[in-house]
Amino acid sequence: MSDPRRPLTLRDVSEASGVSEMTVSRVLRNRGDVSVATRERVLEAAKALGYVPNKIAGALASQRVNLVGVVIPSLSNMVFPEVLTSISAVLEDTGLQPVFGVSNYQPEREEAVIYEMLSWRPSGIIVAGLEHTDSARAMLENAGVPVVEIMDTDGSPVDSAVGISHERAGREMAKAIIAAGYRKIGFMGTRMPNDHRARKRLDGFRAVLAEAGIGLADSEFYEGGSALAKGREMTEAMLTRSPDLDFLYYSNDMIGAGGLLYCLDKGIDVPGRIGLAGFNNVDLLDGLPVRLATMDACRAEIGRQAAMIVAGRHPEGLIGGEVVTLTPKLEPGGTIRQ
Amino acid sequence: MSDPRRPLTLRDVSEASGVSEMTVSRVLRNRGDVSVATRERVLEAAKALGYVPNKIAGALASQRVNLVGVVIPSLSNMVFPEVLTSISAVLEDTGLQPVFGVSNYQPEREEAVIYEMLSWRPSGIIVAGLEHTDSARAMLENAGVPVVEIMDTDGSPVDSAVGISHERAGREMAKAIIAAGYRKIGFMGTRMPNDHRARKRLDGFRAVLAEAGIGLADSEFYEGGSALAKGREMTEAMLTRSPDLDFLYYSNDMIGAGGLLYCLDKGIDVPGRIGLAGFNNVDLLDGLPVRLATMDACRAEIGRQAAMIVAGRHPEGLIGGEVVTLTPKLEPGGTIRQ
DNA sequence: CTGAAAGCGCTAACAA
DNA sequence: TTGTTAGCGCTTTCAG
Repeated sequence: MSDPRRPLTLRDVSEASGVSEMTVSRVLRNRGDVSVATRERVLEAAKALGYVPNKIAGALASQRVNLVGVVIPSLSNMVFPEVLTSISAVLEDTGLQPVFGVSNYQPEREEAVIYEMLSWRPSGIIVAGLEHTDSARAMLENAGVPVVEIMDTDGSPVDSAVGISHERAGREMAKAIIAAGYRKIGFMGTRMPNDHRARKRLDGFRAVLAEAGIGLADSEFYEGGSALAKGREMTEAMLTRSPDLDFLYYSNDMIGAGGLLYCLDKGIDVPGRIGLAGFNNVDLLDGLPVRLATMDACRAEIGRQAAMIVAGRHPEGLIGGEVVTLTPKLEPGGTIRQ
Repeated sequence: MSDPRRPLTLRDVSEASGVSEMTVSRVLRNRGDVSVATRERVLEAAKALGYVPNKIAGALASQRVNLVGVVIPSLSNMVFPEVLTSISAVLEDTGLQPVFGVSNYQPEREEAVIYEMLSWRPSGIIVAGLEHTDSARAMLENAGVPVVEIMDTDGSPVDSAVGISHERAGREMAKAIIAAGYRKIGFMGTRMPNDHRARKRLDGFRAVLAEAGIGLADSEFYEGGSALAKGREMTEAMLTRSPDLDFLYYSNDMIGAGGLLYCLDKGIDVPGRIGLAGFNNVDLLDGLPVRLATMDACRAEIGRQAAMIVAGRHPEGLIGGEVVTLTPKLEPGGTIRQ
C-alpha cells in the first residue's frame, strides 16, 4: 500500500483476489454469470479490504443513478416529514434512494435546490407544489426524467402531479361550517406569501362564504414561533377584539389545537358557543381532550403514489402526465355543531 | 441535435459558444482567469441551452464531492427535523450540501444507509448516536473523511462527537425530582431497544433513585401511534393501577404533554398532588396551559456545531477527535413543586 | 464464464 | 487568457 488512506478501488479488490476488475465488478453488482468459487473469492477480498464501491464512477460509466430528488418547503411543518417517510417506504424496495432538499418556501432557494439536484442526474424528481420560478420550471421540463409535483393539483403540472385541491378543501370546509349554522367567522393562518396551498384554501373558503352572502368577520396572520402557542395567543386576541365570532377557521391543526386548548381553558362552550376547525389531520389531534375538526391532507397517500410514479417509469418509454387528485375527507371531530 | 432528449454536455456549450470545453468549464465554476467577453459568451450560451453541469463527471474528475451525509434514526420524532434544519443553515454558506438518510432505529438499516452514502464519497458524515454495527463503525473509521456523531457523548466516538450526556440528563432530572420531595415515581417511555439515548436517560435516572433508596414505583412502554394520545392513555392506565404515585417521568415531551393534558382534564392538582416531567424542550410545550418540566436536548446547537466541524475540516490536515459535550438545562416549568 | 478495450463528462496539469 | 492531454473508477461491449 502506497498511501493507506487512498480510497480503495476495484483494482485493489482485483489484485487481492486475483480476478479481473471486470469480474469483480460483476460479482459486486450481481450481474452476469460468475462461478461460485470466483464469486466467493471476490466477496471475501472485498470484505477483508473494506471496499466500498464508488458510485460516482459507476454512475458516470453506466449513465444510471439510483437517486430520486425530493424538494419540500420545510421540515418544521410536521406535514412534510410524513410525506418523506411514505416516499422512503415505497422507494425502499425499488433500489431507488430519496435525496431531500428544503426550499424554506423561497422560490429562488427552490430553484437552487432543483438545479443542484439535477446536476446529479437523478432518476426522478418529486417537488412540492406547482408554483416555481420560470427557470426552475424550465429545468424540470428539460430534465428528461419523471417529475412529480405533489400536495396540490390546482394548476398546471410540469409532468405528473399527485395531491388534493386546496381550493376545494377550503370550499368544503366553508360549506360544512355554514351548514352547521355558524355565521360570524374568523380566520387565522401563517403570513407566508409563498404558501400557495394555504392561500388556495383560504380563497376557496372565502368564495363559499361570499356565495352565502357573508364575509370573514376577522382574520390574523402570524409568522415564526411555536404554532401551538401562536394559536393560543391569536385566539385570545381575536376573541377579545371580536367577541361575537361564532367560528374560528385555522390554516393548520397546530394553531387550531392551540386555539382549542385556549377555549377549553377559558371554559368557552365548544362547539356550542363557538366552533373550530383546522387543516391536515395531524396525529397530534388524537391526544387532545376534544378532537379538532379538520380535513385530511392525504399526506401518506400522496407520498406513496408519487414514489410509485417515479419508480414505475422506465427511462425509455416515458409517458408522464398522470394527474392524481385525491379527495380530502372532512373530519368533524367535536368542534363543529352537528 | 441528434437526440433532443440527450442530456447536454460541456461540449454542447463549447460548440454553441465557440470556446473550448476547458474554458467553458472554467467560466461555469468561476475558476481561473477568463476574459469578460468570453465569460459572457459562455454564460449566454449555457443559459440559452439550459445546460446543467454534470456533477457526477465533475466529482469523478476532481475527486471532490460537496455532499455531507446525515444519518438520523427517524423523521417523525420532531427532534431530528430540527437538527437537520440547523445543519442545513450552517452548511448553506459553505458550499456543502446535506444529504439525509433515515435508519428507523434499525442498526442494519443504518449500516446500509451509511454504506450507500459512503459510496458517493461525501466530504463528511454526520450520524446520530454512538452505537453502530461493527461493520458500520469500521466503514466510518476507514472513510477518510470527517465523521461526527451527534446527540450523545456517553461512549467512544469514531472521530468527533457533539451532544449531551443522556445518562447525566436522567440523573439531573432525578435529583431535581427528589429534591422537590417526590417519592413515588412512575416512568413512561417508548419500547425501543435501539433508542440508546432514552435508555441512558432512564439508567441515569434509576441510578440516582437507587442512591436515594427508592426505586421506580411503576413503568410502562409503548410503541407506535400518536405520542400525545399514548401519553394520555398510559397516564390514565398508570394512575388507575398505581394511584399513590406522586411523580411521572416521561421519556419525551410529547407523551408528557399528553399526560399533562390528561391530568388537567381530570382536575388533578399539578404539581401539588402529582408532578410531571418530560425531555427535549420541544416548541410545542409553549402552547400548553401549564408548562411541562423538561430538559433541553440542545438540538439546534448540536446541529450547528456538528456542521461546523464537518465544514471546517480540510481534506488534508485531518485532525479529528473533537468531543463537544453540551450541558442540557433543566426547565422546571410549572409541573414540579418549588 | 472471464477478460480487454473503450469511454462516460468532466477537471488537473501543463503548454502555448 | 486559452487550449491540449490525460486520466478520475467504473461499466458497456465485444472477444475469447
